[in-house]
Amino acid sequence: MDEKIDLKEQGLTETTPRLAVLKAMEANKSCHMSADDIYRYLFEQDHLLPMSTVYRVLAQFEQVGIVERHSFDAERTKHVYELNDDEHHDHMICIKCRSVHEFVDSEIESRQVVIAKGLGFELTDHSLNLYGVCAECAENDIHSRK
Amino acid sequence: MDEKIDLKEQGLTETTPRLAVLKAMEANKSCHMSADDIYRYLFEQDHLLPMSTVYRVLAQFEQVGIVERHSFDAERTKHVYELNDDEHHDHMICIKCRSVHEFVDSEIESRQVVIAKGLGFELTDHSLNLYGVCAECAENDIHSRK
DNA sequence: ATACTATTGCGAACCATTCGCATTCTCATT
DNA sequence: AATGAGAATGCGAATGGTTCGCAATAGTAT
Repeated sequence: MDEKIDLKEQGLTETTPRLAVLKAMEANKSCHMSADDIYRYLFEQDHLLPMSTVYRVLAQFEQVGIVERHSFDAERTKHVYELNDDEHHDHMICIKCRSVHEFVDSEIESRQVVIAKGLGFELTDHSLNLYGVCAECAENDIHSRK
Repeated sequence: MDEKIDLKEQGLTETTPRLAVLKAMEANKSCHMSADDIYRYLFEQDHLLPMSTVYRVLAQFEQVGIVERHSFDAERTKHVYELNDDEHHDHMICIKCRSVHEFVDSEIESRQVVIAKGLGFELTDHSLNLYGVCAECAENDIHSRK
């Protein structure tokens, strides 16, 4: 269980929109939410914020490191956000249900450094996304067949 | 040296726009070009095509597998295209000059399969992008300092 | 050459995201 | 608790990359 995130500690004043977005993301910790997901969630909770504010707050959160932004989808150009848990991890995305699983692999991590060095680069960042069909979707798929 | 790409073999009729885009990409084989790069290149060569046609042709090429589309940049949401050389590879992108280097690492490749399996996924695809500062930019950086 | 279909060119539409600006909050200070 | 100054919001309009609709045109088989 993580400690609560304190906006003030991050140098952000505590405002209704910021707290609302934070709550939305904490309530959906396991999900990687798009701005739109957050917008709709808040709407359902009767905490409707304008879309532009959702984006603005997310940008602020990203800047101070509260959230991380990803773009998983090559097709849809839509970003998703996740609360930053301070431990780096990579993502495995189900191409059917869009669910996202996180993982870390030290072997791959260290190999990347070696590769970068070999190419004469100083590695600053990386993103590794695996795409596939999750167990559940594979299961459903079988059952929906004749 | 690769064999020339034959549009007809791919089931595409040979039209002026398609040949132009193909030539543009072949002339810049080492680059990962955006639609806009191609547009501008063709403009300079006096083979100007409307932007929409560039996109359309690229989409057609992608469908038949002549090109691959990537989105490297988390920030700018701009896609880049490369001629498909049939060998899978990953990318190392310089965050200063945006140059792209390709690499393959069998160790990482095989590790990915293991990881996916461990998560109960059937791996269908992946993208690994390393970001860093290339040797040249690091060099320039030193020299531009006092 | 002719006709039939596939493709193009053009501009308008689209979508996620960002911006400008007047209004409204927060918070430190009285 | 009231005040004032700066920060943050709400609104709608703008942006930028990309796609679409449709009439005009080019490619291909006859």
